[in-house]
Amino acid sequence: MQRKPAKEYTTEQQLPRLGTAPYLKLMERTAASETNQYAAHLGLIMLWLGDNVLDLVDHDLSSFDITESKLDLLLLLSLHDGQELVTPSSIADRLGIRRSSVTSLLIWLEKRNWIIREPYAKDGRMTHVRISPEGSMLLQQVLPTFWSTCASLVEELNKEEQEVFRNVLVKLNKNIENRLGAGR
Amino acid sequence: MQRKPAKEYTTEQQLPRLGTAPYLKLMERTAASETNQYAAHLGLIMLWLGDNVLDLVDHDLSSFDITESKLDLLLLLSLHDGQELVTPSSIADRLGIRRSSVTSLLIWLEKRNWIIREPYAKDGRMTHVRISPEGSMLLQQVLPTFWSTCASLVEELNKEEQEVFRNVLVKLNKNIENRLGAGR
DNA sequence: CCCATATAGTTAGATTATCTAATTACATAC
DNA sequence: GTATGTAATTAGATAATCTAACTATATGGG
Repeated sequence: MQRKPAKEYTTEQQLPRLGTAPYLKLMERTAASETNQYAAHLGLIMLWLGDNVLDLVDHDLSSFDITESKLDLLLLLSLHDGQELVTPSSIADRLGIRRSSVTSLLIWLEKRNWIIREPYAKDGRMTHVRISPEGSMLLQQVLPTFWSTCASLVEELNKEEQEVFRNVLVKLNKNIENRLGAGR
Repeated sequence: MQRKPAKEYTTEQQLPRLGTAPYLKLMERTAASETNQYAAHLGLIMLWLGDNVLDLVDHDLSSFDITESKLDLLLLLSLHDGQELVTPSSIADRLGIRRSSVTSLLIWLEKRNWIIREPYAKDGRMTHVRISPEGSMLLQQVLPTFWSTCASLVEELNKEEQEVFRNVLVKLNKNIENRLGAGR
């Protein structure tokens, strides 16, 4: 997940950056006739940007030895703490992954004492999962950096651009959450 | 990478969707004073959207037994074909990953006959990597779906929204590519 | 001309994040 | 009270990355 690692040695000949032009040319030749190519271009940049955003956030979090996806889970636990019964199943449902994948995440987090798993008395099949005091402390340490990274992603936009951008983002994200059937 | 897998059985009690409100409340308590919280909110949604976009694209590509990142590499090879000497090193440099990671990708692609690796005569240490006819045929098959998926990401936006969104996206992506030191 | 060092690529072995299938334990309904 | 459903875990796989070590080739200075 680490972009731009230190060079193994010094550098070599590079490939020139192509930019978007050749992608668009290829699109003209290979897109179905009913595809809106202007929209596809936009979607392509969005895909690239999303990729870069994840890389940057994980890079900024790496000094805390946590990834964006694990931070996401800790946040989930923190925000539901004392509200609802959180179980591996409900986590899996929310994150759109398998229960067994959640088990792996929980084992990892529990090893670091950031969460607590305890049997749920009212139904012996279930496990109650919650964030631990140590986990909450970790959040206190990580979140200032996390929010600052989030802000840095869009800080070069002016107030007006941010306003328009926000409306578009919210709209797109709602739509895609519906398509995927999972969301926050 | 697969979101929303078929349920293992039928469903269980779900966690309520929180929306953004509790995240913003938490941000108020935990952001550094110099962080622009409006921007951070925007960045957070962008991060979520990026995550969802990658999931959706990989989902749409899964029937072709290829992931977005491998398709990206095939596209890279296709667009540079006959132009520049493409080697594992130059690919690694471009993708911002290690040479050894590139070797793994190339082995996987070569096994399927989608690329050709051959020794480079002018420098015996190098390997010339190029897309094979079979690889090009695969692209022909996959790309219509890929472009259509890209388009579907933003198709609900009206013409005007798309116009503004595009300018913002291009700006943000340029900036983040500079920060990461890699880009297309 | 040879050797030291740099570079290209691969291999070995690890980690993270996912999956499916099988297993264990508990709950419930007929 | 047995069959079936559900919750969680385990076992084993794959993908995408990493670092470290290794092999082979290239090159520049004595």
